[in-house]
Amino acid sequence: MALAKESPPASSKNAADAEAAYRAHTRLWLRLLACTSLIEGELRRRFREEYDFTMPRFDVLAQLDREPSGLVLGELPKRLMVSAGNLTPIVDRLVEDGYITRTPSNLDRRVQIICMTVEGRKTFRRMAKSHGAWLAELLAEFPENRLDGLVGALDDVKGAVRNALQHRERT
Amino acid sequence: MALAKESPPASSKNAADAEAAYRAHTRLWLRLLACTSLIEGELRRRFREEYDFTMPRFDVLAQLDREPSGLVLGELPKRLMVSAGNLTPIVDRLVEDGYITRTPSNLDRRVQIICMTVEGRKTFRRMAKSHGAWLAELLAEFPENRLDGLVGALDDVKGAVRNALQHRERT
DNA sequence: TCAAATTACTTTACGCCTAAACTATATCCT
DNA sequence: AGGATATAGTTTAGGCGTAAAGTAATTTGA
Repeated sequence: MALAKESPPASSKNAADAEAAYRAHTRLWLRLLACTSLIEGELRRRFREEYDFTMPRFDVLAQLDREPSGLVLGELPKRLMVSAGNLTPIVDRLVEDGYITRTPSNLDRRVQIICMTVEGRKTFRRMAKSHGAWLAELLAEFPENRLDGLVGALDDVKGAVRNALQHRERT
Repeated sequence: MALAKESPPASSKNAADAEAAYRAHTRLWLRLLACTSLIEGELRRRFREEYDFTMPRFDVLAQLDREPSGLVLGELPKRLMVSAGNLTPIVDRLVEDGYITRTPSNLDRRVQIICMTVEGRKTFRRMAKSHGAWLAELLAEFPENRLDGLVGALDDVKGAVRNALQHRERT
């Protein structure tokens, strides 16, 4: 918290400079938010209309798709960056609907292994294909040769934020 | 929906090309989502811890800050890109807490004008300053001279998606 | 003029999300 | 061994988000 306020540059226009920097960073944040919510809203709508599904449910299946032997439940909150409590009812419903199974581990009865069913995998693959096509359609107008550059910049943003958070955590 | 599937390029490797394009677009989407949720989570945490406030409430005040004469309630869903029903309880609570006022219009009794109170404005300004500083802190490691380029790219993404949505709407 | 359509907003039902408290199991340590 | 601590997961309370149905005021138009 103290960082931004208490390490002013040598310039004499500290306040103005800080204001300008704030505005630039805020602008970036607003653009990020606008792009994400625009795309997210449309993906949400299509998942609902075409598959009667939600994105969080899809995200869980996506994590399981590459783990044929299943996944420890505790891995999901980390990978999906959501809270553990949030996942309980989502996983519950995926089990009810027959897309995944949930089995207690024999070695540690606190731990549960979740695993995609054959039916779940089939459904997921179908949705994943649509998901890719929807994104390609929505982003079609953005020149393909700029995609990698943008992804790289976003990776750098992500790294910068992560570092800032870690730094803060150690304090 | 048909677009991505039924307008293949002249190349002979249609399926593979499409898959590769899907992956590139999906990668961009995942990065966008990661950056946004990383920053959003941290901003949410700080709003709660330092001001016992939430981002949606802050967003409403931000819209009102530049409208000294108040705003028609119906403008908010458009500007904030959220549903009208969602705003009702948020506005209710901001009124209860004394940050804004809500007055029925004399000309059209369906319409309500909302307006920030003096107290609301004071609180908002304080929070807005922190908000800017938080973002500057989180993004500090990202080189400033790349900010504008990234913002420009995101503007192009936004425009591309908007066009794709309009295009779809007319269909 | 007055019934039909439109507009502004609210309500309802339901899912996602968090933080914080809780349960059950496992591990650590004396 | 057996109490303190840690870990895996669930539950609870409460805010945000949507879609769809409902209410009240206004406008349209035959």
